[in-house]
Amino acid sequence: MTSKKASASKSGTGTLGKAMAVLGIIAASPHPPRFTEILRKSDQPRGTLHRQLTNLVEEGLLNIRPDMSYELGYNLLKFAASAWAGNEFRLIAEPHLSRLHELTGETVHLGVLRDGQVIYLDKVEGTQSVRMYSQIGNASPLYCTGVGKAAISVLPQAEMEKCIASTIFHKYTDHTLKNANELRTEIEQIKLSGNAYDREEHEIGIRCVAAPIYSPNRTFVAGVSVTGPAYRVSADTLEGWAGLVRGTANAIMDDMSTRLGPRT
Amino acid sequence: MTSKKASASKSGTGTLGKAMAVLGIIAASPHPPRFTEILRKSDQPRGTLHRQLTNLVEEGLLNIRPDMSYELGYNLLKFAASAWAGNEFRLIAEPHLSRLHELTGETVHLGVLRDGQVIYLDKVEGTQSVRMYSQIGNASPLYCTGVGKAAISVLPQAEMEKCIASTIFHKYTDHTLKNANELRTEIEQIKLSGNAYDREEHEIGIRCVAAPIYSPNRTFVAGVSVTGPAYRVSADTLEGWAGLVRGTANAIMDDMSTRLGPRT
DNA sequence: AAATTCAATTCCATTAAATGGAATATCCGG
DNA sequence: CCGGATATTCCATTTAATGGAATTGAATTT
Repeated sequence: MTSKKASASKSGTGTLGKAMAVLGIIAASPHPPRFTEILRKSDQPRGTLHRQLTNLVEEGLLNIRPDMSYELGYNLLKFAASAWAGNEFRLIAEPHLSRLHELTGETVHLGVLRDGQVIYLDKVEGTQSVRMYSQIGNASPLYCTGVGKAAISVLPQAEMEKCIASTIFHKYTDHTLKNANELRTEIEQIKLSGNAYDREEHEIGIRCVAAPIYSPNRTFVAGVSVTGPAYRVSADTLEGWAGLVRGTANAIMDDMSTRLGPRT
Repeated sequence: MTSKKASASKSGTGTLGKAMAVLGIIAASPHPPRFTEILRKSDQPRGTLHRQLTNLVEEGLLNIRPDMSYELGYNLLKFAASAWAGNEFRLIAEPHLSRLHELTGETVHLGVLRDGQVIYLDKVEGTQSVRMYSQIGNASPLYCTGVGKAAISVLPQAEMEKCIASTIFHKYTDHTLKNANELRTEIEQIKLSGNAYDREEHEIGIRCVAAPIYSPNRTFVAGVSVTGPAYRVSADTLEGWAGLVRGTANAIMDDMSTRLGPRT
């Protein structure tokens, strides 16, 4: 009985939850899946799934392509543009991120913790002709990103453990942390210094230093980071920026408490 | 009977539709609304709305802020990032947009028609440190944007009329088209030349030339444009680019028919 | 501090909508 | 034109959403 309830609360509860689960399946597919393919990955019966897909298409959350494959719909972009432009936390952080970028000359990221992942909220980078939007909205793992490790370090013990326990340690590079204990050790260091580092743990040649941002009650947890290519940014340079990044995080927290009210 | 069915299909049908309607209300609010405010704008009863909000928060489509106001949630960004990165039409168009940008030196936009609006899908611009996400996902009116007018010009007659009929002509600038007849006249010219222009109709100082993109059966309709500031881009320059923009649109359509199969 | 007001939340009998197994229609390659 | 796979529709059953009313909670005033 209890096990039944526990599994039920896991995901896909209610009509909306199931619809989101379907979106998730399609988002996770490497190519636009067709009906039968989605049916296989979902645990819904034919009739049900078909109607769900029809509804999602009707709402513009999915596009159905001429070959009957499904891809995420344009209304998601529409809502996301609104979400991004209107997000108060991001708006508060924005000037601080710009300042940090000016002082360091390297790329600055802002990310929030959500469902055991980092979701990048904003990015300020140099005048590179790289494609934009490369990062915003992207969900990345906690254990191999500066923002992720910074964020997790300020979580209440119980939640931190939950995050760590549910982590699967994919080895992105030779420097990627290998298991929960390595992560726990590193988090202790982050707690002491107030800074997290990514030492080419996610991508070879990319380094970063980050600092945590959080509400007093820790229900909201985020992070800010400066990222640069290893050839241009030495480990020492990175450490030199640590205080600056912490300062940016603190300034953002100050602004939050004054603008959103201190009882967060 | 028929009227009942017609009005029912309008909006907010089914559980999912109602949820989206709530998201829409919150997206449209100039500031994060609280429960009672949303209640007033929606036509749902208290209990119903409250549970809908709770569900949306649970799915990460809404955030609830410490002062009990609601803003759009981070999962929308997550899904949108996926939608953007995976969108095949955008991927096909991408190199063509870059090329058009290189040839003109001005900002290039790609937008699709959806629910009588243009939704911008991509943007290629010069090395400006302008904010990202400034345009992508944004929904703009048809009658005063190059992409919008280009798109509407290739719609089947019936749908075009539906779009025009439901348009309200807000006067953004002195050059904004004033009514349905002016729009109809202009569309006739676009059909002949294959190019649409925005002559400071949406924003003073901004000009643009666009061309339509469409599937053979016209169920998919989009547009590509080159936009620039009036002080740098004369009306003549713009006309000089018209063929180039049409060429880009045609090249994209060619790629579409080869990559997505010709029976679109 | 008690009283008043306004907003948010919970409850639960009723109602409406989602479900899902099976039948049917449609597409595609041979 | 046929056979096999895929997508779509149907409708009795089940499950989840509904919504009016009562409760809780928080802020404001007397």
